[in-house]
Amino acid sequence: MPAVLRVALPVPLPALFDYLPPAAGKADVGARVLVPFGRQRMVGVVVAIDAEAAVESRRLKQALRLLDDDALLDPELMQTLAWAADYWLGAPGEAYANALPLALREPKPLPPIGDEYWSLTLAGRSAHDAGSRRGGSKALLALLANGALSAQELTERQPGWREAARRLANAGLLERSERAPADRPLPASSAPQLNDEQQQAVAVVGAALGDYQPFLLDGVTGSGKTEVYLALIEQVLAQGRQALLLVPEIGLAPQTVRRLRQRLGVIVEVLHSALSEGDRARAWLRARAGSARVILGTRSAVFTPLPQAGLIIVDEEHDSAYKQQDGFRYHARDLALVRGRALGVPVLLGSGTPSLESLANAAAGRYRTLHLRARPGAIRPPQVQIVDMRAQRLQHGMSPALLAAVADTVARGEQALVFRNRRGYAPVLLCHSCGWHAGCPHCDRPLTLHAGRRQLICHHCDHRQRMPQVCPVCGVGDLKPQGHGTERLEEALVSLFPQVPVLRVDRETTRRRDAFEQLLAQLQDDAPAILVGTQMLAKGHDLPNLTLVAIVGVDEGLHSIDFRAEERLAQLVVQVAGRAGRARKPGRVVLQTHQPEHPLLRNLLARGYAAAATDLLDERRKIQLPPYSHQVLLRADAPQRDHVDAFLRDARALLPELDAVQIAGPMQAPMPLRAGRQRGQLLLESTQRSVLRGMLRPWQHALFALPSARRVRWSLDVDPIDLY
DNA sequence: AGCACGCCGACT
DNA sequence: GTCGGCGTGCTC
Repeated sequence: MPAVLRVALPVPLPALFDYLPPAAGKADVGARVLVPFGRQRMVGVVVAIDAEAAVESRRLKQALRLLDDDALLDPELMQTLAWAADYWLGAPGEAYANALPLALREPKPLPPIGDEYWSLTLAGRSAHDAGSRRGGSKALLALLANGALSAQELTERQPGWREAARRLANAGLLERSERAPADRPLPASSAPQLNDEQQQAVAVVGAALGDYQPFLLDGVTGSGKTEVYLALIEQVLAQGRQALLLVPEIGLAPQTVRRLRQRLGVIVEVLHSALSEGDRARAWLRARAGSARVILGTRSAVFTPLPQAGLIIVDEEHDSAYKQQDGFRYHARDLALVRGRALGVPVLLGSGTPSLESLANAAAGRYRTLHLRARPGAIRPPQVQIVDMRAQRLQHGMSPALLAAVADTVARGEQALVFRNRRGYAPVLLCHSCGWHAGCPHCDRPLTLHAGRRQLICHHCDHRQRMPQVCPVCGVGDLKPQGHGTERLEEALVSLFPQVPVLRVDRETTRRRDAFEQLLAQLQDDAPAILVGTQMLAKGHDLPNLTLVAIVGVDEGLHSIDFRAEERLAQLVVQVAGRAGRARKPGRVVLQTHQPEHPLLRNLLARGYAAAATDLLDERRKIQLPPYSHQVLLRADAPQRDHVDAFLRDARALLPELDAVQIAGPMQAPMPLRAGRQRGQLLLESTQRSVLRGMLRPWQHALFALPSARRVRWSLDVDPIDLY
């Protein structure tokens, strides 16, 4: 019986490829094989073993080599990946490519998964005793003088140690060794006393361990969600099971890891994109072996194998970072729920500002909701004040009331956060003589002035040019920056409060790794300071002396064409505002806007996020938008507009006319020109998910066959979360 | 996605 | 006379 291997390969084609089994070894489903593909060789995953091939047998090639004697991917993960590829219309191979760390997609034996240890050689000891070397190398020698340390311990004690280790190892002063994964208990600190609501939440989820059940843990910033996570992870560990904790971004990973480790007394495996590929592969394999008990990671960590799964937690579940925005467009939060069901474990979605999708699921009884209302450390919730910017004499874009609040705060020795959702100095550079403004040559959008670099930068395609001295059109030197970005606010605050340190936190000032932490480390808990920055400031460290949050204009979010803009604005305002007054000092929030009577803002500030979200959900229901309808977006872009239009017209013509499915477009994308490419889209909407889903695969296949498709770049996005 | 094949412009 | 531009087609 000539069996055929059905193999998923990392190519963006919605197909599996069939091969004859390799000469040696028995390939199981879930094992990797090296196969010839065109003129190349590729590592693929055996998805099925069938009696017959889907193509004529003379076209079949033989797999070159079996890479795994046992399945690398267990049945649950295989099934979940197949489901994910199907749901998000991905190529099967791309789902596997996302799941496997890069190092495991090479035709090499699996790396050892023991703990990596480093120790001094004899020469290294002499070097340490002699006090030779300097900087990081000297520090590393000193750290290891008392004995070998694991890579994880080194990362915690001396971030960035690897470079020094490489130098010292090359000089023969250090050596690396491999030891069996440590299961020795580390010292664990004791849990703080939980309040009633926290205890209640822990009890309810704890009682559900062992079965699939989604929970929405609805708790404002500072309400102690993390302690609930920790208490539950402790229970899971006590049962000998694994816990997976997803976070939207890894910006503050070292702190989180340290906190988890110190509290739980176990190694915390970290999985995120900034990790070296070797480390990622090791962490993934240790999870697969069951030796990793607690796994903390970003989006792609949702693909971690969990043979002894006990609990999956998705922190800040509303965060859009969970949705992959290119290639295989999966949503890690949704996939976490699918995995929870397959694994038979509870899934805990935590957020102070839950997504409308999750709130609708909770309202429909699909999720159980747990509330944390109390802010244990704070005396009372922050007091919120709306400042009407109209008819005010603004100073550098800031109203007198806002500046007075900052002045009061720093005068009391406390810290203020000035939030502005725009990087750079000014969003527009305008000629006062002729009206010209600097625009991006590739995007049809204004260029942002970055005064410190004397550059104009496009925030959409990263085009950069020197800041002109005079207007390139009329030649008069009357160029005026319009509007205020964080850089300009920083300049203004420095001149207005010369005696107070002003720290700017945005992508520009935190480019280097650890820069964010280093910036925040400059803050002293008992000294005044002013922080200026973008959304990056919405999360992260507790800043106990931060008592004022001043939000400088969020009006852009109030009239966007994206129907999710208001939801996101509400989440952002609540998250940023939540940074005020987390310790024993009461907090204060000043929000300045041109639309003080806008219903969303009024609602949000008078009645809170939950009430505002309920109203937004009512609106969505009335006009049948997600989560009360389902969307699929076909995007296309090309250098020429008519290629985009022709493709989208053809694509639309392929669709059957159904009453249950509304088709909008072809239309221009909200940003019609980006990075020199014309963009367009076609939106499919339906209240009946099954009807919509039923037409997608055939449509996708027809799109691949369309001649006009070859002149554009196109992609399908199931449940798109932004329409850009 | 790669990678080849295949016809048309500016160089040794 | 070639090197190489990216259109077109294919990969079990």
